[in-house]
Amino acid sequence: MGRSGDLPRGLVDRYRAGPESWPDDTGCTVLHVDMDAFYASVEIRERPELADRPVVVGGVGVRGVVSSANYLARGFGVRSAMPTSHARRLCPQAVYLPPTFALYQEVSAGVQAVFREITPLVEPLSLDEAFLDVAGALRRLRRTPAGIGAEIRRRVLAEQGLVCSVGVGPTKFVAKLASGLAKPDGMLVVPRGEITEFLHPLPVSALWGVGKRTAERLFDVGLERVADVAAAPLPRLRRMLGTAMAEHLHALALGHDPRAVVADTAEKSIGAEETFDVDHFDRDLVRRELLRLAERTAATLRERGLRGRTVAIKVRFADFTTISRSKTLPVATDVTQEIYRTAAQLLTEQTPPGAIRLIGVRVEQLGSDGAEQLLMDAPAQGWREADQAADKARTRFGAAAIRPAALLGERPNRVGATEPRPER
DNA sequence: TCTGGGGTCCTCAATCCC
DNA sequence: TCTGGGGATTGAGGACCC
Repeated sequence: MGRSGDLPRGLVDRYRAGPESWPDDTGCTVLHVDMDAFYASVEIRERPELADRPVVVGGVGVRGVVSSANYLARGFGVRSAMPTSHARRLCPQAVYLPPTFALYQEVSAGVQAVFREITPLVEPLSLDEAFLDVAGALRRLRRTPAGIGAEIRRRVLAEQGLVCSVGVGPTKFVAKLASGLAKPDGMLVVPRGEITEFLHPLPVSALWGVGKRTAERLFDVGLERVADVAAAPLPRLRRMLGTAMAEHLHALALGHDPRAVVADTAEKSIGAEETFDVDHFDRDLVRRELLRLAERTAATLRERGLRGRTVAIKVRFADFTTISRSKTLPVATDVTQEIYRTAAQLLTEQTPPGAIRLIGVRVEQLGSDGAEQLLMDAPAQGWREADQAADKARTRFGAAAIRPAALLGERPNRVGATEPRPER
């Protein structure tokens, strides 16, 4: 929590929906649905004997962090993004589990299927949350937006055995804040006419786009609440934060948020990165890891029928300073060798020496793989056919079936958890 | 306390081209 | 031929989100 957590309790209760009654929801056609402690809840659903124990899901390696904690674990002060080592000190009796993403993806698909039976206008933000625009569904379902929200909560519990919270509001920003304040296991409805009353007492950190740094800068000049940002002159905010950020925050603080719910947004980049258990000076070892990451990234691109023109690497050194280097290719690619070659060149030629903690590869400027086939030069086409054969073998015989010769040796130690995490 | 991984968006500077 | 301005593109870095 923290972002909106210090709103006075009475103010939140004013907007809370009861089982059969709620505030005026006329025109509140945006719903934000957020699963409660998603990863931990899914693990407990699979193993009911864990139901009355603190459960923490996250990286279990020496540099792992917490991805998700159930409310029992949160009672001991465990929070997501906290190093697992810290969580273990706060709550040694908890059950610590590494994440099982394939399972979460499967459950997430089931939950989203429920949403899509309500409306086709579903915009997933991550595995555990989504916006729904229910304007077109009201008449068909003969319900008001909050009625639909209550129905979604009932169905997700009945069909998936999971608890979610719902925010109902006239805009995305308000709906998102409302679901956060509704947790756990609740629903909040913010009437169209009460947007600013709802927003203005909140701390500036509640504004979408204000993290630690920006909150500090706003605090330093006496802007502590959303109301302060709303009242601040726009030119002053522009000088402080830059044009785009200033206008965005000022609009949100005034309750303006014209962003529509958009289904099917295209991905802009795909990548993979890994933190070593210990820092490495050995560039050959780092290059081998780079090959593994290039392989993973290229496989994801091919799986999704995408290619990208820009290859970028990210290097985090032992002191946590992080640099990125990138190169744009003449023709978009999804070929492992080409991505690796470019990434390795960036590492060799443009990265200063030092102990490396994390290495990552990312491919940007994505497009579908249809058009460029003919433009590809012959060697790339050969590698591409080899990749496709390897993809097929992996599908039949498992991920370890095929790997580049350079990767047949031992793997460097790496941190346990890998992927996105919900609930923050 | 000591900080993962996968992303998006913005800013600023350099460069290229018209 | 020289020069300047403006737009597009590229690259680096930072902040933020879940």
